[in-house]
Order: sequence, then structure tokens, then C-alpha cells
Amino acid sequence: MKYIEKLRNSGLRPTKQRLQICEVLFNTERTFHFTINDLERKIKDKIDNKISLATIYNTVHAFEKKGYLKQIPINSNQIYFDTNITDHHHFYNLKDGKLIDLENSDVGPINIKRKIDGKKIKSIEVLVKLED
Amino acid sequence: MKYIEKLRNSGLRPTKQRLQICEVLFNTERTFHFTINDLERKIKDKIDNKISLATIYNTVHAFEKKGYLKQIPINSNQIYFDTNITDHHHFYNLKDGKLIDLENSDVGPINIKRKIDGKKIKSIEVLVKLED
DNA sequence: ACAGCTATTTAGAACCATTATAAACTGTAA
DNA sequence: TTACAGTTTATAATGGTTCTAAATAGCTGT
Repeated sequence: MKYIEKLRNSGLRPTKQRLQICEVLFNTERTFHFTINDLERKIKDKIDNKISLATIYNTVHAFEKKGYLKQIPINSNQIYFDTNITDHHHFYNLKDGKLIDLENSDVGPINIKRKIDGKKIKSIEVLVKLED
Repeated sequence: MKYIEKLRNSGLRPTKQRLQICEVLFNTERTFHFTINDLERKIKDKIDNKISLATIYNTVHAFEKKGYLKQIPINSNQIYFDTNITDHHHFYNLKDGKLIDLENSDVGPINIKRKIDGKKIKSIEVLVKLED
């Protein structure tokens, strides 16, 4: 299994549930955005056994902490995650709530002129809201 | 009262509760960020009567819809609002969860090169996460 | 292969911010 | 002042997320 080493190297035991969630999240042609609810449905569709909702939450948080997933900063009643962990931004379609990736090259370089003492920039995330 | 006309002009009846919330939100030297919980405490401190939590929610949403408040796009268990409705961005201190305004002039112009058919850009919001 | 230990999974309960409800109240226009 | 739509209110309901504690599974040393 291709994800066993990845998990072990992160200090996560490669359990059956985690490996199955890896398949759903990472064994795809394209990266994608999802909520826990979306992921729960995808898992139900793809695998025959059941994975508890608590495990899905635990795993997603573990993967996020290890840097295999990113949260998308957006106000919604649910948290949106992204399997695309490269540096990039998002369009947010206000009409239907859909997110679209904006590659870093689609956005000119962002120059933050102000500095905060003793702090360094961890990430810069741009949300571009779209309307009709 | 200075807020009566403002409310009437927006089609909102200038009720006692709304006027008092206006005082707390807008009769200040500086703009600020708040959650509903923060606002509830501020109101308790500043006025002697009680305003129902439901009214605080209703009013904040009404003001947001009218453009007197903005939500700050950030993942948190609570929604953050901003009384600064000018075009600007935010630093987000991961250590303590505090937000700091970044004036538009503190950020170089942002050039979104990609277009989405039939959509126009409503806003561009940048969140700069800070770590030690 | 087994024992023993810790990490993980699980169902269900708990939590808590937010929204819905429906009855009482209030601003406003005639 | 009346009538009506808009507001406020306490409280219940909702729903995403986290907690709990018991059962299970991966791992290490023997």
C-alpha cells in the first residue's frame, strides 16, 4: 500500500480506516475541496465497511496537522478543506457557495509592506468573492 | 440621535435596541473586530437595559446586509465581524487568535489574472497568518 | 506467536454557536 | 388613535463539532 510509509513517517499508525481515507482523499486525478459531510458521503460510496464519523473528524484533523490537508479560510457553517496543499488561492462564488482554485500564478505577487515585531508570515491566503 | 436617519434610510426602523447597538458599534474612535459574544458583553457593559441575544443576532445580520458591517473570512468556531467596512485585509495571529487590520496601502495591488465567465469580482480579501 | 502497552476506533452523549418559533410589543402612516 | 407590518423576546430546536469511555488493533520486545 502506497500510503503506509507516508503515515508511518508522520508518526501515524497506518490503520485500515486511515488508509481508506487516504485513498479517497489522495488517490485522485485532481485535488478537491470538501467538508466533513462531503467526505463522509464519498467514503460511503467508495468503501463497503463503515467508518465512524468521529474517526473521520480525527483523521482529517490529524492529516491537517501533518500538512496533508489545508483548511480554506471562509465563513460558512461548515469547515472547508482542500487536498491541494500548494500555495494557492480561491474564487468563492457567492451564488452557489462553490470554490474554484486560483493558482499562485493567476495572482500577481503579494507584497505585504507592514511587519509585526517578533512574528513571521506563515501563509498569505486570498479569497476572491464572485457575484453575477 | 445621529443614527436614526441612517437606519431609516436603509429601511430599518430605528428601534431603541438598534440605536443602542449603533452606539456600541459605531460611536467609537476606532473600528474593531468582534464576535457576537464580544458584542453581547460590550452591550451589557454600556447600557442598563437588556437586549435579547436573538435581537443582537438579528441586528448584526441586518447591519451586515446593509453594508454597515463585514464578516471576516477566517475559520473559527465563531463568526468574526468588522466595523471597518473599507477595503482592507487582516493579519491573523495564530498564537492568540487576534486579528490586526492591514490597510489596503500596506498590501501592494492585487492582480487577479484569471477571469470567470459571467462573474465579476465583488471583493478581494487577504488573510496573512502570523507565527512566532 | 504471544503478551503487554499504547494508539486508535467507535457509538453515543455533550457542547455551543446560531437559527427558528410564536407570542408580545412598537414604530409608523393614515 | 387605529391598524398593521416590523421588531423584540424567551425559549426551543438545529446541526456541526468535540468529548467520553469502552472496545479494538497496531506495535515492540520476548
